Amino acid sequence: MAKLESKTKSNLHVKFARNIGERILLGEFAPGSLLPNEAQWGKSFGASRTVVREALKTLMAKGLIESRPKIGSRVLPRTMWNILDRDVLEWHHAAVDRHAFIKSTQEARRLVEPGVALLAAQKRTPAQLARLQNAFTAMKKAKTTAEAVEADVEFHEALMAAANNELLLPFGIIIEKALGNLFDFTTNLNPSPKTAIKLHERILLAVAASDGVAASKAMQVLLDDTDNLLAK
Amino acid sequence: MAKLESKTKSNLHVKFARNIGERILLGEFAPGSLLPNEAQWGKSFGASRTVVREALKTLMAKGLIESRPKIGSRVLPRTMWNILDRDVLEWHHAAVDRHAFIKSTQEARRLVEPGVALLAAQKRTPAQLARLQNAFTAMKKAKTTAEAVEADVEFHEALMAAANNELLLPFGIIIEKALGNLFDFTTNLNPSPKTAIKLHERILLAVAASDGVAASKAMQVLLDDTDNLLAK
DNA sequence: GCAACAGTTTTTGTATGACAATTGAAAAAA
DNA sequence: TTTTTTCAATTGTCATACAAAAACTGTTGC
Repeated sequence: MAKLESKTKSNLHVKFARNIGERILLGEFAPGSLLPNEAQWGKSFGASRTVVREALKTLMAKGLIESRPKIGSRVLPRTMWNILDRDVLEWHHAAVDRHAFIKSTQEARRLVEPGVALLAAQKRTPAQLARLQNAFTAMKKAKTTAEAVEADVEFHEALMAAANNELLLPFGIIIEKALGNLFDFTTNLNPSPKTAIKLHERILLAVAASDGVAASKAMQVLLDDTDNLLAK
Repeated sequence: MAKLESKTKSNLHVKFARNIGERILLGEFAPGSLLPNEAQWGKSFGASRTVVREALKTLMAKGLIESRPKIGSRVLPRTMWNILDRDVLEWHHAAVDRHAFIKSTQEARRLVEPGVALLAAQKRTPAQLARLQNAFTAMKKAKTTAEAVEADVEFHEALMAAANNELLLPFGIIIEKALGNLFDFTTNLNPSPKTAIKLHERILLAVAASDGVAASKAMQVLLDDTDNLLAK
């Protein structure tokens, strides 16, 4: 039954999708196994079959389950899961060991972000550069931790947009989650330490100068710094 | 109304989701704009509000739209879209210029796959290596184009699995689509040319030898070769 | 004139009950 | 034993009704 009451105020089908989704991610319903049928869900949630079905449709759309008449709803293999979906990543986060999760996110960032920086340096439009600049300014001006996180995320998302390849955008979710975690670990520090600012500035300058190699290297240094922070 | 009748035999809500999804990707409903309301969809599809709602829930789950009472369903900005979703990528593919699409997929592969090869070489288990080996064997034995594509996709997915980072799995969809396109362009050639086999073998050997750098480089060479094929 | 407020209305959200379609499993027939 | 038929469980679709949210509208009070 879990924490069905938390994060209230959403619609019912959203809550049910989260509830079932978290339990799948936690392994309570393993890949290949059958879920309770719609009527049983309805009974256990005290809700109509309508909302249960809409919740299940949500999970189907995210690749977690498939449904067939007479069979029921079956959990799909993990390779089918849409882990780069905001909700799924959230449920995943709630399910796995925090340290392992952070390690995965940093590893993924190392794969993608230097290349993104390179592409951004090569292909950014003036408007995209301006957006990056604005994010950087916001980082410098940030007073609270929340502001710093927001500006930092915006910086990385602006960079990703500047790479001009839509297929990369879903990675923004990983960055969001990674930075959120990072700042959870460093709340007692200065919201935006001078070193981090400096490292971001080097990326910005390289992108402004259309120097792809430098941008990529600067990003790698930033990721090194982040890893150091997390290792402490 | 478009090709609502194609790809029949699916459920109604699946067909409607595809129909509306394709039209969103095509730009008929731009980000920020409002969709017809549920009753209107029902009328235009000749179906009940129930199935329309389930279709819209699917689109919500993929980040294409959001719904609110009294407002209706509004198309979200593209940054919210889950482009690394199998369906969304399919609809996207139907919407954009083919050449541009191929360019994007190759660019994305260049970002991710060399890193994946490196991680795979470092972290693969014996079982994961065996799966890679099997895929390679299947590539060599492939007689038809279809078999070659299947084995090729399996090779790259096995490699990705061997990297042991779940966050990277959604990229398999890009590779699938990219290889499908590649072979569409080269149907008149040998289904699995000797050079491609050789290049894959180098990746396999590097991964087997746990030589990350070599694996990464071998992957880059393979991608160069693919680009050449596409450029012809 | 203008701002706060309450009522109106539109649209999605939820509930209920019924029947159709699918398909695995059991029962019957060969 | 094998094939065919029937049955039953589950999802798929439909129709209708009402609840809840929230933009819009008009009214009131100042």
